[in-house]
Amino acid sequence: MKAKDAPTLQTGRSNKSINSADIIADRQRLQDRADKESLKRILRDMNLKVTDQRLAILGALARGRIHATAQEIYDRVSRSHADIGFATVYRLLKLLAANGFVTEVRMGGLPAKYELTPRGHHDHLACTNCGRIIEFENRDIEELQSLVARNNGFLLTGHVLELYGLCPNCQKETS
Amino acid sequence: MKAKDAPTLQTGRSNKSINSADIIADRQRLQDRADKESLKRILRDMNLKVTDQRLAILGALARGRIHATAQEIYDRVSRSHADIGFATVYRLLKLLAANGFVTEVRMGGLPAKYELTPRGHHDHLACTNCGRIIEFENRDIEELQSLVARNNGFLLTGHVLELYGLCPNCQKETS
DNA sequence: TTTGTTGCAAAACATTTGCACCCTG
DNA sequence: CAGGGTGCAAATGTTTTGCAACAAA
Repeated sequence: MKAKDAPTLQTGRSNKSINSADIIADRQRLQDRADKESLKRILRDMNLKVTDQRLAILGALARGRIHATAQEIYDRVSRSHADIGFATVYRLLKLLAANGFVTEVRMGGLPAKYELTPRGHHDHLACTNCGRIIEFENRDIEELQSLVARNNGFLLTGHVLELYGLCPNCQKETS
Repeated sequence: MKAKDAPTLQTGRSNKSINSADIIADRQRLQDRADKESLKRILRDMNLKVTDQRLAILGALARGRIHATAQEIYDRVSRSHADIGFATVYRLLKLLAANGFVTEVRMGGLPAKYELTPRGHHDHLACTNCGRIIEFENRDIEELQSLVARNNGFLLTGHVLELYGLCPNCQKETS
């Protein structure tokens, strides 16, 4: 009782330039250009069969917005695979998450968001007034986080760090 | 592929050494009395009417385990208010969260957990397998966050920091 | 009285699963 | 051909809501 092609809002705003790094080849390739071969390799690396649906889902993940909900991914994939099922999207997403290719993030609100597991953790600094988002990376913070996890016996697998505040422009406006 | 019943453990690391049961009882009594007044105050501060149900819910939050799910709070409150509905619990929880008296912590697909917003700010370290949550506070991280914001000209007003990983127990399980 | 609250049940949602059929390897 | 993969629908589990009865201010 679902499956409407509700138009997605599509807020592609981030113009992030990816600086080169040669960490994990598969992920890198997936993020840079989502050519079919790379996508297939990812599936094979996970011992999964290659199907059109999976390629489509991976493709959507690769070129979609940074954080997409399962619904958004489904909508996007529906355009090329009208008869794809919601379950298929969820199932693959789960598998990808289990294998570390995507990270499942649940912030505040409900629907889980998925993002390609970032090579280096990048976090967000967001303006609560205009919505502007700045990405940043701070190695010191990362290290402290690892330390906290380790001190508690945890094996750290991910994190969410979002800073909220007023950007320079909005600070002026507000005064 | 469901995770089994996650036995949501308590926060680790609490070694409050309390001596005799009498002292505990006394303190509890004092605390309860004090609580009732502050609980009412909390409601009034939010311009909400004071009802038995709300006091009970707040009380459960105040004395219950650090992180309680709505269901747990409901169960607890049910003991003194057999006919309370969980809609009431959810409604108050939502109001409290909106006003910052309570913080909603969501992890994985697990039900949201609530805690009275603590005086001293702290962040969360959560196990992605069993849902166990550990609170921590790290002044160095806080400072670095301020620094990042300042460097970008932002006026920092808040943040979310959640670390995800596997707790010691679940690490064993998984191997 | 005038609103704000409550319980109940139904509704909304997000996500998962059972099952028969289909396709990759 | 075997076993994984898929769509569909139904099932879950959590949180929200409509509504009439009710209670606090």
